[in-house]
Amino acid sequence: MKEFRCVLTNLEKHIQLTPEEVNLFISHLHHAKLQKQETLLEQAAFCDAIYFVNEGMLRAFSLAEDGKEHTVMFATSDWWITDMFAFVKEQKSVVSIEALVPSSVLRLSKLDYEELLFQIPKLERFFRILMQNAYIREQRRSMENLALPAKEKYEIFKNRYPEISKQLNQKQIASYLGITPEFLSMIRNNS
Amino acid sequence: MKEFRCVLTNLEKHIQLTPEEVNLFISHLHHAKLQKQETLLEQAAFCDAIYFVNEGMLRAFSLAEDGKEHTVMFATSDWWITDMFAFVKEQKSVVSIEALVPSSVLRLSKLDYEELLFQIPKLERFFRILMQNAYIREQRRSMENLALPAKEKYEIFKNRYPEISKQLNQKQIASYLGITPEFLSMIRNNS
DNA sequence: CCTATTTCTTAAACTACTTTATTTGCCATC
DNA sequence: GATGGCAAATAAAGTAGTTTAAGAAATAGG
Repeated sequence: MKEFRCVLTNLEKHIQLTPEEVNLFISHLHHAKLQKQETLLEQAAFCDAIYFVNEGMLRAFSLAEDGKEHTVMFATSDWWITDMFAFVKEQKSVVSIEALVPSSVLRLSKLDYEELLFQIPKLERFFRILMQNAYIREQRRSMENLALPAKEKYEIFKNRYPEISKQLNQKQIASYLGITPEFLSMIRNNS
Repeated sequence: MKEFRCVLTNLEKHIQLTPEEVNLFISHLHHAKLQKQETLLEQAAFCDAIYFVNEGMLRAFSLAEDGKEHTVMFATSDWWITDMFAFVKEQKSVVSIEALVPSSVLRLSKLDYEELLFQIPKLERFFRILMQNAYIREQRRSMENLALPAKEKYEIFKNRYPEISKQLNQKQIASYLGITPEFLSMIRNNS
């Protein structure tokens, strides 16, 4: 039961479930542990689940043809992560998701997800709010990418995700900001 | 009734409403016409509504301190538009929304939006899917911003929104791609 | 504790894109 | 048919960020 406490608190931020609904919900979750560097989802594979992070830290990134990695998102405890495009449209994933540190996640398959939405309509509200917040975050990121120079993007990132940024190395941060690790090094040492 | 046909078709893409629900829903919508260049939402004002575009074309953009405009999104017939951050969090808007051509929109106030979600729980599903698609779009845009040079971003934009891009001038497209109009001119004339 | 491997730093040459300025074309209107 | 005003084109000079390469520092593994 202990491994579900965190996800239930997460749900309770937005909706109230009855004890029966709670049981139904968690009966569809499958616990998985990941070692450092282990891959949860492989780029170009079908993505048939969404994951809740209990513990640890994950990174979603796409590997381009030129060999460059672009980090789409990081997820730490209490975050949901998947390749939303692939999950929703049942397409091949455009990202890989890997554990940056030993991690523990709860897996909710697409089938179970849809069944749960059907059986517990309140979950529509929950995921509506989740998607809404994700949209707001991504839109802000797009805007900042267009409007701001690298140094400011870096400062914002550090302030917005202090605990995450402390655990990341330079290459990982650079791949999120869209700059080279060399240039990030310059930014860091010039200020 | 004619002005509601388009939004009802939009709803029907994802949910089925009863005739009573349809009446309730449209009773909360307020029709508004906009002239070319007219502003629907002013940056730094509170944003207390979401808009469905019946006809025309709108643009959401933020004006930075250095005088530069950054276009967040365009919306044409059959799209929903607002400053989602300001709408959801009840904050001051970070964008202005203006009509690029004479336009007609349906306004749904935040209060009515929340009341409708309460009275017609099926709408949670509708907006969940709307937010989900918006999230997917923005995430893809973020990734492309990081990974691709200006020329490719331009080609993708033209292909993804052919009818929109044809109606825009160079400055408007450039402000969406995050480049200067001069550089876009170069891209266009070098190929 | 030593070595191997990865991560970070630094710097010089390079490129994509910006800035500034001038010119050209394009309609709208009197 | 001239005139004003805005959108687009062009080009030269400047800048933010990349590339490449080499060395220093940190970390991990045996």
